[in-house]
Amino acid sequence: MKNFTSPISYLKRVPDSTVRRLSLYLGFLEELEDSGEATVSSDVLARLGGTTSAQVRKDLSIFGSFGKRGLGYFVPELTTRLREILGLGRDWHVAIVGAGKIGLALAQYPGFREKGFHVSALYDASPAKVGTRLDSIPVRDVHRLASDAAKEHFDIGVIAVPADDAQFVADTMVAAGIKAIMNFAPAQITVPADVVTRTVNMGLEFEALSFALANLSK
Amino acid sequence: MKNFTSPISYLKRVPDSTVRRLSLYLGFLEELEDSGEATVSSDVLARLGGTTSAQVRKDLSIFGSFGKRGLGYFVPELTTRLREILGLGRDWHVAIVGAGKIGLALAQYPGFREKGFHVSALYDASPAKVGTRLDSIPVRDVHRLASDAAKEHFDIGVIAVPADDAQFVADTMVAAGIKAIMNFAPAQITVPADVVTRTVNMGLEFEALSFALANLSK
DNA sequence: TTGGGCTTGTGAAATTCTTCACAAAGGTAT
DNA sequence: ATACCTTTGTGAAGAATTTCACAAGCCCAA
Repeated sequence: MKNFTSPISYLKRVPDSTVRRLSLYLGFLEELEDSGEATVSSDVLARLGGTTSAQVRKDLSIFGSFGKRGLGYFVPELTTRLREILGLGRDWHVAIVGAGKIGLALAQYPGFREKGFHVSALYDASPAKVGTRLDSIPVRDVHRLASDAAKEHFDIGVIAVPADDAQFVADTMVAAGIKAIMNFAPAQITVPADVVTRTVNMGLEFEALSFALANLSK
Repeated sequence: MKNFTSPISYLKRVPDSTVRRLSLYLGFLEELEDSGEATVSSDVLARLGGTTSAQVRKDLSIFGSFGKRGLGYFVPELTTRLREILGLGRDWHVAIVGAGKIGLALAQYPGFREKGFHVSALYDASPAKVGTRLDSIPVRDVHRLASDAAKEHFDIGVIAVPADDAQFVADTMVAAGIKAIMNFAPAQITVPADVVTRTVNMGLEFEALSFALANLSK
């Protein structure tokens, strides 16, 4: 169940690149707020984010007009707006499957919780890990995921298992009613259309860097 | 038409999205090769990668024509070609700065080495970590990076430190002559134009997922 | 050797995303 | 109140990327 203070709806399709930039802008705005800046111009945000002021304004214009001509944007107001737009006005309950290095790193990363992503459960298939605890988060058997999900709601599932197990975990999450999956396994996963997924594949990133490096001089 | 052996040079600009897809295709080709498939069509690659056959053919056509009409692509040949294109025909020497969770996870990930990314050195600023070893890789003081780089060449630098230290580490890497940087810190870094960087920001990915989740029903 | 079934490679069209450029509007100083 | 400086919001133009659609090429069978 969603409980937004102000329900936002947009006419236009939102490019993924815009969402990523909004997320960046939000980071800068939080820094600016901490340092007591009252307003910020699209030009300053652009410089910080390595883009252009026109791009910043276009990005924001999809969602409304938040600035004052001649002045810029009020930092606290725009911060709030971006948090709303990105759905960060609330806590998300996250279930991580895979108590390996990535899973544990994520569960322990303080910035993750600060952003409202609350790791409520950690799952693994290995009997050696099941039953242990990590910072008060118990590691449970992955086969319990579906039954647990019936009792406590999970908004986001994180796949942090080897490639071969990724699709099985995805299927389990879908069966458990999870509608958003973050996949850290180096594998494509298939899910129904009403489930959103994002795959972060570090290998891919390194290969892209390799390509760039191999072609630097050309 | 076009038929070149190494060294490869292209007339067209290569979209980043194309590079990422080529990397994906390569993964599928390696699986197909293992399972003994002799040929593969653009349609099959498209299905595996969640794209269209026209997209697959366009992606490849930037670099040449590798297929046979009516037949498809020879799996071993295309695999080799993609490895060449992505610069994976050789080992890259990687220096990781930051012996925290991400740095260590990367240094220990077997798939990383298998792809030709050889972690030759690990650096950290913490006296408690400097001098320890990780799977035979010694953790050295980050201040030694520049002088080490003069002796042993590093192709890729990995930034795996907190956001506040990211720019300092980037500057150190640039001073050490490193031309490609993979940044895992949640911060923008600035480098000279002849240095390529990629930033992997997990927080950004989760916020994009949050946005998608918050807007699922709209 | 011919015909039929497949699949590539690629111009051209369509779509998506970014940049330009400027009217409109807010602020300040005089 | 006016002049001037600044910065937004946004149509329109431009650039980049994806999709369409089909001729050309390859294989196999008869």
